[in-house]
This record gives sequence, C-alpha cells and structure tokens, in this order.
Amino acid sequence: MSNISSLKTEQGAKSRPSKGQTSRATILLTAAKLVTIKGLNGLSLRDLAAEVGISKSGLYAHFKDKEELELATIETAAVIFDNEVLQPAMQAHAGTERLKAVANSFFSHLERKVFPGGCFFAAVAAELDTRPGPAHDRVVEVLDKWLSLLKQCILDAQLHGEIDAKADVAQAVFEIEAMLLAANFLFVMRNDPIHLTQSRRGIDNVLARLAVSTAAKKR
Amino acid sequence: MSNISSLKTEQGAKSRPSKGQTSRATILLTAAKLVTIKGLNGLSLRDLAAEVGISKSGLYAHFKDKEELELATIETAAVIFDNEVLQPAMQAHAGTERLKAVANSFFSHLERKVFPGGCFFAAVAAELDTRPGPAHDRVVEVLDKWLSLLKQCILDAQLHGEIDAKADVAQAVFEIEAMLLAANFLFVMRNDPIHLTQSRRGIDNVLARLAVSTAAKKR
DNA sequence: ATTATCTATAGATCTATAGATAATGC
DNA sequence: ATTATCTATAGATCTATAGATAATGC
Repeated sequence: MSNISSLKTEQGAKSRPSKGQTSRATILLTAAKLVTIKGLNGLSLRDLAAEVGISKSGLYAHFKDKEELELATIETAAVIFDNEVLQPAMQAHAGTERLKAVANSFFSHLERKVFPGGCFFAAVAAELDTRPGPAHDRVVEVLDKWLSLLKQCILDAQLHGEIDAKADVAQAVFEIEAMLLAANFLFVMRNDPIHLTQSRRGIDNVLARLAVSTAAKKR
Repeated sequence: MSNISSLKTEQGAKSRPSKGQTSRATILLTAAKLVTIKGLNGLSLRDLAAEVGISKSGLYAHFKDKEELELATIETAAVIFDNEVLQPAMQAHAGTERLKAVANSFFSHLERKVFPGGCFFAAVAAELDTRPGPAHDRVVEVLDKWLSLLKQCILDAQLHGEIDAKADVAQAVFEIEAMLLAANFLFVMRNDPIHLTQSRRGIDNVLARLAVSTAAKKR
C-alpha cells in the first residue's frame, strides 16, 4: 500500500504535487505497479484511485473507460521497461556482452522492484494468454520485440565469432529466455536473489556450450 | 464454453448423470479448468455455475464460501497433475530417464490441454505470487514438491553415474525448471508445439553438459 | 477534478420444493 | 401405504462493489 504510493516521490520532495497536478503520468505509473500485484483484471478503479489519492471519477477525466486505461498502462510499462532494461543494455557492445548486459539490467530491475510483482510483461502475458483482445495483442508485440532483441544478440555474437556460426539460433533464444523467465518466476515467488545468480550462471552455461561445441547438430 | 462442459462426458454416455448427481467432483473439475483461463480471482460463481449447468446456490450446497471452493479446486488440480504427470513418470527408472519422463508427461499434458490454460500451478502461482493466504501457501507447497522431484532425479542420476557427481544440483534443477516453465509459457501463448521440442532439447543440452564437463566449477 | 448517482454483477443467505430414502403403521 | 426426514437444488433477495455518467466547482 503505502510503499507503492511512496514510489511517486521520485518526482522530488521539493514540489509536492498538488492534487490538481496528480497527473496522468502518476496514475499510469501507479497502475503499472499495481497491475503486477493484482493483475489487469484484479485492478479496480477504486483501488487505483485510492492508491493515487484521487476520486474514482478523477480517473475518468483521463481515460474513457477501463480498457483505455489498461492499454495506456501497458504503454507506460513498455516505456519503463525500455528505460530500465533495454536502453542501459544498448550501451554494451553487440553480441554476448550485450546479451549479458540485458540479463543484468533485467535482474537489476527485478531486485530494485521497479515493478513490485516482478516483470510486468511476464505477469500480464500469463494473465492474458488465453483472453483475446487488444491488450493481449499489444503484450505479445512487446514480448516479440524482446525475443527479437535476444535473437539479434545471438546473431551478432555469431558474426563476432563469440559463438558457433552453426548454432541453432532459435534454440539459443529459447534457452536464454527460459533462464530469464525462471529468474523472474522464482525470484518473485521466493524473494531470494540466489535465483538471479542461478539464472546468470545458466546463461553463461548456454553461451559456453555454444562457443565450443561445433558438434551440436540439429537432430 | 461448451467444449469445457463437454469434458465431463468422460463419465460415460451410458448413465446420463441426473441433476441430482451433478457432483462436487464435476464442479471441481470444471473449476480447475476454468481457473487456468480466468484465474482464481477472475472465476465468478455465476460463470462456474453456468458452465456446470447448475444454479449459483447449488454451489453453496457443496462449499461454504468461495475460499473453500478455491482450496478444493487447488486440491483437485493437484490430484489431476499427479495422475497425468507425476505418476506416469514414476514408471521410468530413477535418474535421467525419469527426469525425461517427467518432462515428456508434462509436455503431453500441455498438448492434450488437460488444463486449457496450460499448467495449473504455473498459472496460479503467477497470479498468487504477491497475494498472501492459504491458497498461496498450498500452491507453493505443490511447487516445492515438484522441485524436490526434479532434484531427486538429478541426485539419482549422479548415483547412477549418468551425470557428474560434482555437478551443482541446485543449479541443474534451476535450469531444468527453466526449460519446463518456458515450454509452458511459450506454448500457451503461441500454441505452437515447437516450444515443447525446444524445451526437450534444452533439457538434453543441460544433461549432456553435466555428463561430460567435470570442469564446471561453481563461480 | 469532486460529489452524487446509476446499473450490473459479485459473493452470500434465505425459503421453498423436488425427489429419494428411512421409519412406521396396518 | 404413510409419514417423516434427508439431500440437493432453484429462485428470490441482500449487501457490497464494479465500471460508468451527470451535474457541478474551481
């Protein structure tokens, strides 16, 4: 509760936001965090309004209906994820170095609880996987972009000779993604950073195998 | 809708169950399936009653309140998972053979859509990870038992000399679990069995590495 | 943005009743 | 055969809460 609303204090203690300034951005940041705990479905406008500190009707000044709020929340989460995880990793050199940087910034965003319920898109994807609609489609888009980034890292690593040019790229992406998903799942469930270490080592193990073994044929 | 309720026809067309026989078991089977689509939270008594074909009040003849129904549903899912995934695998010899059997029966239960939304416990765990309560605790128990089984397979494999006795068991369990979680996540999301194949190969890759490399030191 | 209000739906409770079974009387 | 009783259910209804809208204030 209070620990969530306190997160908006990042805006600075200097100018305490007057109620009239409780902006769309604040609503969406709060919504994005709450969604990882309660789910898109479980997030009620009442709870959200209370958490933000405005009335329920105040939300309707910013969003036509709940669906519009949900879609905007997803966009906000995508921007946060981009800023917190993707952009920092793009500083690293392409290839395995960048892949490890992606993993590390992902782990960091879990540890710092950028979203209290772990990776926003893992949580929402699991909730929406069997429920069609625009929200589902948008989440799948973000995940596809994420997997494309992982794939590009593998391809670059091949160009740089860091991993075997004959390696099965899709298989490598699957295994890396598996390590990251498991890190999120287990870390959120047990709140034990050991799982981040295990995931990091798991990725290293995958990369080590691909760097050496030229015998890894596809069946 | 209809495809879910039709699943109870396994009881046989011979003795069409009279309304008086619409049993607790039918309710719980239907509930377990629906939960993997709508979530524990998203499952309304109205929807469940409609799906089963009884009135809302009929549900209260079997369960004190929704929480009792949720807990009973989790128990039912645990029994189904045991029958569909764990028991078949226990037929295989202990060690890597059993580990692969567990994975295969897990994949099979996904492909056959024993639960339409994929692995019941992965779905519910993701939903409940940050929401305390008896349901959460019970789900964690089931997952712990599951991870213990994977661990025992690795230990047996070490005894049989199938994998390096110096291998880090917890790390191996993490990596195997990662492959299984990713299989569920991606298969449910895309409905493409390629992800089951990738997961199977991922597990083979982990086991192959542990069988050979005695150089795999921790850190 | 607020307050007041609306409609739909959530979980839950109550009363009535259908159909079956058990106990009893003749 | 009769009466009492049991079990499982339907239908009506209650309170709380969901999303949503209208009128209004600053």
